[in-house]
Amino acid sequence: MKRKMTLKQIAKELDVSVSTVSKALKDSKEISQDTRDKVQAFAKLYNYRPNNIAISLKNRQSRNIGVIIPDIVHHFFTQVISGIENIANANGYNVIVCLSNESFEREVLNMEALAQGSTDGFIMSLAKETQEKGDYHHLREVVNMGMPLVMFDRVADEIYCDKVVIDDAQAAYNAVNQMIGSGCRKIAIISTHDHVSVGKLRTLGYMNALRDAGIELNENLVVKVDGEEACAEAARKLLKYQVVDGIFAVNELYAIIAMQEAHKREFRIPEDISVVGFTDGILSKYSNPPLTTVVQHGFEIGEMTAKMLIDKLEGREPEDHYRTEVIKTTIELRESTRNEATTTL
Amino acid sequence: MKRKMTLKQIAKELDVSVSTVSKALKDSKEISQDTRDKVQAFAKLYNYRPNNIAISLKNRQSRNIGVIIPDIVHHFFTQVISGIENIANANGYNVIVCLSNESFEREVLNMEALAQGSTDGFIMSLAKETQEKGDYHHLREVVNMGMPLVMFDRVADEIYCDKVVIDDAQAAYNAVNQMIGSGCRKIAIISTHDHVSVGKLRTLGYMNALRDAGIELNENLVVKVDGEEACAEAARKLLKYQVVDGIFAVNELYAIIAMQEAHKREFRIPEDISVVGFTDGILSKYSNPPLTTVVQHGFEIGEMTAKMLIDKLEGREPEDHYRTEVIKTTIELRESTRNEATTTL
DNA sequence: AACGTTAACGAAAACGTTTTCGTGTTAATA
DNA sequence: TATTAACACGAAAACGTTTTCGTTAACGTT
Repeated sequence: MKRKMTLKQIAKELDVSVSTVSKALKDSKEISQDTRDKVQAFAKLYNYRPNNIAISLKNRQSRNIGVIIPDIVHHFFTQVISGIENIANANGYNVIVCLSNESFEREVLNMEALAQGSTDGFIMSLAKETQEKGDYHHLREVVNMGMPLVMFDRVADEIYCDKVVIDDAQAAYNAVNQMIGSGCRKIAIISTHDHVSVGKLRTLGYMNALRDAGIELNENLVVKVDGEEACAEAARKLLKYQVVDGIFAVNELYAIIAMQEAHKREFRIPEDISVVGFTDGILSKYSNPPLTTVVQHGFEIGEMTAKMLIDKLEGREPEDHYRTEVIKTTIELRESTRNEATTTL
Repeated sequence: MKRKMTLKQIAKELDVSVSTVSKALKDSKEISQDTRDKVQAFAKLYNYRPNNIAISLKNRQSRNIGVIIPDIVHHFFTQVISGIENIANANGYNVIVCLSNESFEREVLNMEALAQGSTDGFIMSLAKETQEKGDYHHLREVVNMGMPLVMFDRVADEIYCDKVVIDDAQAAYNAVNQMIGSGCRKIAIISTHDHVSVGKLRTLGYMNALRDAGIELNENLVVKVDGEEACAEAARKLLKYQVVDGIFAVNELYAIIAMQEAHKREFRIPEDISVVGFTDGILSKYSNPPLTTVVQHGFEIGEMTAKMLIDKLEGREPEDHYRTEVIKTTIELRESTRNEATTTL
C-alpha cells in the first residue's frame, strides 16, 4: 500500500511548516503568492487530497448519512434510497446503507455501530420485529445524543423526530373511491396482519370510502393474510364463495396474486372485477392487464427525508422542533380498472 | 448536541491518565484490578463507546467498503448489495453505497471522494458511459494507491483486479439449448446494442447452441434493440413476418414485452412459442405465464465480491494476485417453456 | 547498602488536519 | 531614528485514540 501524500510530507519536501502548507492550499492570503504557487503546484503534481478521516475528527462530523432499512430488494425502498442518495450527493454527503433484515437485534447493532462517529444522522424505517416489540430505546438514545433522526414509512409515533409518511387512510380511501366511481359495489380488501398502523389505516380508508358512498360493509369481504400462499388461498375463497366486483389489495404483490386467481376462475379484468394495488412497482406496470395502483412516490419520500435531515445537520432547522411531512399519493390508472371520466387523484 | 463521553473525560473524572483509562478498558494487566474495575464501571455507567473516527485515523483504516453501482432500482443490483452487506456486516464492515446513475463523471467523483480515507476498498460495476468511453483512469488510480478493488458484472478486462462475473456465453448457450431440447427450431434472440461484452457474449452463446444442434442461423431472427418501445416493435415484426417458435431475450423485461406481443397476436405460450429471459427477477416469477429464466444469483455474486475484498483487506490474499471468479448460472424452468425431461442446468 | 525486579501508572508521540496565536522581518510613518 | 504596521511564516493545540517507553515506589535479594 503506497503511502498517501500528506501535509507533513509536502511540508518536509518544500521545507516549510505544515501550517503553511495547509494555508497555502486554501489560498490564504496570509501566505505569499510565491509560496502558495509552489505548494499548490507540488500538491497538484503529487495529486494531494486531504484525508477525510482526519477532517472528520477535526470537525467532529463525518458527512455521512446512515440509512437503516429492513430490506433492500423491495422496489419501494430502493426508490427511497435513490432519492436519499440524490440529495445527499448533491450536498456532499455519503450514504451508508445498513439492512436490518427485519431483525430488531441487527437494527440496534447497526445503529449503535454507526452512531459512534461514523454518521452525522440517521434515516430509517423500522424492522417489523422492532414494531412488534415496541422497543425503541436505540432510537431514543441517538436522539438524546443529539443526532438528527428522520423516520419514514414505518415510523414510531412515540419518538420525537422528523418523519415522512404517506396518508395511508386517505390513499386507500381514494383508491376505493375510484373503484366505486367506476361502478364497483362489492369491493373486497386483502390486507396484512399488520401489527402496525399501515394495514389498519388502509383498511380504515377502505371502510370510510364505502361508508361515504352509502355502501354497507360486508365483513366477509375484509380479509387479512400473511404470505403469498395465504393470499392466493384467500383470493380463491373470495372469488368462489362471495360476490365480488372489485379487489383492493394493500400491496402490489397481493393484487397480482388476486388477479392470477381471478384469471384462473375465468373472470375478466376489469369487466367482471376491478383490481387495485398499493405501491407502484415494476410488477404493476408489466402485469397482464397492467395494474391500477396507488403510487407512493418513494423517490420523493427519500428526497424529503434527506432534505429534512440535512437541514437539521446544517443548522437550518431548530434542533428541538420536529415535523411530519405527508407525501401525497396518486393513483396510476391502468387497465385493471374501468376508468370512467372520474377525476384522478 | 450533547458531548459524547471520551477517554479524556473519564480520565479527568477518575483522576487518572488517559493511557490508564484506555488500558483499563482493554483489561490490560498493566493496570491494577482495582483501577480496571473502577474505570470499567464508570465507562459502562456513562455508556462510553470509542469514537470510530479516531480509531480509523489511528489505524489508517475505516472498516468501510465502498460500493459503486450504476443504479439501485434493478433487482439484480439490490440482490448483489444484499449479498455484500451480509458478508460485510458479519465481518464488521459497513457498506457505503454510491450510485453513478450510469454517468462517468459521477462514478469518478464518487470514487475520488471515497478513496480519501472513507473506504478501505471498492466493489463496483461500471456505468454504461464509462464502458463506452473506455476511460478507466480512476480505477487505475485506486489500484495504484494499493486499495483493493473488486469488479462484478460490468467489468473492465484491462484493469488488473479481482473480478466476479458470470459466463454469459455459456448461460445463453444453456438457455437456448434447453429450448432446442424442448423442440424449438426457429429461435429468435432479442438483444441490446451493447457496447459491452454482455450482449455480444449472450448472442455468441445463442449462435453456438444453434450450431451445435445443427440448426442454421437465420439472421432475421437476431434483433438488437434499445428501449422498451423498440423492443415491442421488434417483437411485433418478428411475430408478423417470421416463423418463430421460441424467443430468447437477454433480459427479463424484453422477455415480458415479447410475451405481451405474442399474447396480442394470440400465440399460445408455451404451446406455440417458448420464451426465455435472462436475469431472474420478480417480473419473471409473476408474469403470465411465469417466465423461464437464466438465474444470475446476484446474492451469491455480492457475497463473493465481499469475501474477495475482505480477504485482500485482511491480508489473507496476496496483494498482487488477482482472481476472476465465475459464478454459475442456473435455469429456472417455469411455464413459458415446454419442459420435457431434459436435464436442467 | 546496593542492586534488581515488579507493579502501576503517566507522558508523549502518532494518525492528518485546521486554526489560533505568536514572532521575526521589512517597509512605512511620525 | 524610533515606532508602527503589514507581511510571511511557524509552533502548538486540538479532535479521540493507541501504544511505546519511561518513571516511581515498594519490595526482595545478595
